[in-house]
Amino acid sequence: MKLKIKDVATAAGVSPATVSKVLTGQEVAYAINAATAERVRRVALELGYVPDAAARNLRTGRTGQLGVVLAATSPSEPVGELGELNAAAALRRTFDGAILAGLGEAARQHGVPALVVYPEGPEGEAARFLDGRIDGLLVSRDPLRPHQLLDHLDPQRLPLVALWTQQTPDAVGHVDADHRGGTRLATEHLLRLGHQQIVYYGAGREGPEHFALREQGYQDAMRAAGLGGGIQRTHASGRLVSLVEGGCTAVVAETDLAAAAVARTLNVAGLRVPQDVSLVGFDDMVGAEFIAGGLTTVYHPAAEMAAQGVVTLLARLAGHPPERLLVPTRLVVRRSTAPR
Amino acid sequence: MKLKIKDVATAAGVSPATVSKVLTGQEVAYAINAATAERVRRVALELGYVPDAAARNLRTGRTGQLGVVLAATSPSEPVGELGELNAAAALRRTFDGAILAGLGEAARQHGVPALVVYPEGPEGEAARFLDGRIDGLLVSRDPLRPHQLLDHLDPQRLPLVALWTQQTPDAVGHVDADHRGGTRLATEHLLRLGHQQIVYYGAGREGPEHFALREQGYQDAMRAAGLGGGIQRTHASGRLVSLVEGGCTAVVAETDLAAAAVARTLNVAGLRVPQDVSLVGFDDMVGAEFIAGGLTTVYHPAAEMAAQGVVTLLARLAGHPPERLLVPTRLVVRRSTAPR
DNA sequence: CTGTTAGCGCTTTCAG
DNA sequence: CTGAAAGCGCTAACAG
Repeated sequence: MKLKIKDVATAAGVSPATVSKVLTGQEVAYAINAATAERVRRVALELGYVPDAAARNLRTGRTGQLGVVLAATSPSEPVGELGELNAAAALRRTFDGAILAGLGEAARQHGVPALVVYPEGPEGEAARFLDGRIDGLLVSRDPLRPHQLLDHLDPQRLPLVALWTQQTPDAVGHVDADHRGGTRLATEHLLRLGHQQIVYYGAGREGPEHFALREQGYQDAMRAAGLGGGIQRTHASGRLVSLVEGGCTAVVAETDLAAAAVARTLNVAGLRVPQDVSLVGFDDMVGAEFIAGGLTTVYHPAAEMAAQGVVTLLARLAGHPPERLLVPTRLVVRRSTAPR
Repeated sequence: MKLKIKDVATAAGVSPATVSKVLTGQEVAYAINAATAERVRRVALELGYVPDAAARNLRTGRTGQLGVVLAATSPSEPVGELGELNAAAALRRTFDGAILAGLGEAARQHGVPALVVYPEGPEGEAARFLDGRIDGLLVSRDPLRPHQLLDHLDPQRLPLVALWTQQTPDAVGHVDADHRGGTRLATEHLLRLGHQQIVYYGAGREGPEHFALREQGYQDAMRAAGLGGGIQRTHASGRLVSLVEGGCTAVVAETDLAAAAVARTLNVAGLRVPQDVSLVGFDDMVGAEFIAGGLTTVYHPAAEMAAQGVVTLLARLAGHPPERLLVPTRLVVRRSTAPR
């Protein structure tokens, strides 16, 4: 049967309490005798003793586990529908994968036993199920649609850190990628290449939080270059083509997927990337290498962001005030941009 | 403070034992009085009582949680290196994301409270940390490299189901995509289009398990079509070009990434897809739409596979014998294949 | 420095 | 059909 702390105690000739003290390795007022501690550790290792998590959790009131709520990917949004361009859902899974990779790795490095993952579901459900299972929660919201999970959780009872958003209540920290800085980088790159008439392709302010930020980054760069008057945005292919015919030589797209659409539109209109138009995307999604012969884009640091999320949450658990962090992006230059 | 079962009991005018019986909703020899049960449920809901997971786990010896070990994505393999084609790591994360999405959704549907995720680490580490935290474990191995985690776990003590492999010990069930059937579908599609000289591009039998299976599927289709003598494989670009010049009109690539490499090679040699050569990939990765103008490929059902993994593991927990399942793939026809 | 004791919150016999 | 009592395995006070 499974070993109990008492078995180890007997084998080592000490009391269960001593074993506990040695194994938890905590700071005690009066330390444990080094020889005793060593003996206990050796015996525990030899016997292969592993403390029972449930008992420990019950006693201490903590679990040493962190929770993550991932944005739901509903089954009604299949990935890779026959012949159809619906990479958006797949893309979200890519980010989920990167986020999990980042979270998991960081958790391990920081000695957190495990991550409890819960897919977003009916409001409050996650809160109820996770209650008592975790010490703190990371909420990875889907930037493409709002959700109210944060409203259903009490940050006083359960320390919270939100990922992938910059809009959180005071008691909730957050970690997001620096979307605004990213498009700024992209636009500056085009400016450096001599482009002046640069159009932003995207939903912009009318879109979700991140898209609004991305457009602002473009505007920041344009204004800083004294081209504030030339700020243009469209999400209509027809308009884009006429803008290019009217002298625009570069496009900043709000996502790689949008960039792919732009590339296709330009191609149909007989315009070549990058000879006629330079094109920059955002996300550096899997497959960006294949868009427009190799898309220059902004790397979205999902894994890094997630790792920061763990750090931030652990700091929160240690009593530090909520932090608000932006993880820097970086430009990935490929072949879709060229000097004017 | 947090509510205890006793508080509910007092409020409902019954004993804690009764509350427990009602709330766990188990089959008891003599049922609970319907009115009492109803009253207890109502009170519990009104008060917002949630049973303490740790206490319950300790008492029952089960946790209601399933674990998942994900293949490690080491930090030394950054995604999206500057300008470099290293989509492989990113691709794995895509699959991780799909797997998590599938697992999470299935777990929720089956009423499993949560998934505990642990990244693959030093041997035995996962086993030690997960001990006592979960009722069963899904091991998602990285098909690209062997690992010994399965050897460090005792399927008798912890029910195990492996994902993404078809080679597991007797006591361990597994769920994998039908790689062999997938390339068979792809090859049959080319045969139907009139192609006869079809070459397989990949590492094949010399590669990992899945790649060997994929090549076999190609061979199956060729043999079934009476073209067993024309079976050809290469992983060398130069050789591929000369094969095409020698009359080969179609290529089955072992992955979408490989297909992208093929497309590039053919392009450089002045050959067009699909006019000169038809090309089929495997995985339907994010971005496959952009390879060779829209890659015809085999959809890799990662999410479906993961969902099956949960079902299989739950069956295992219910006492059923280990299952071995293959989840069917399906062909996604785009624009990289054409009649001969 | 080490051992004894009590009890975390729940479920489950076993009596009533 | 319901309640009383015991105890899951561990840790934290408090004695020694």
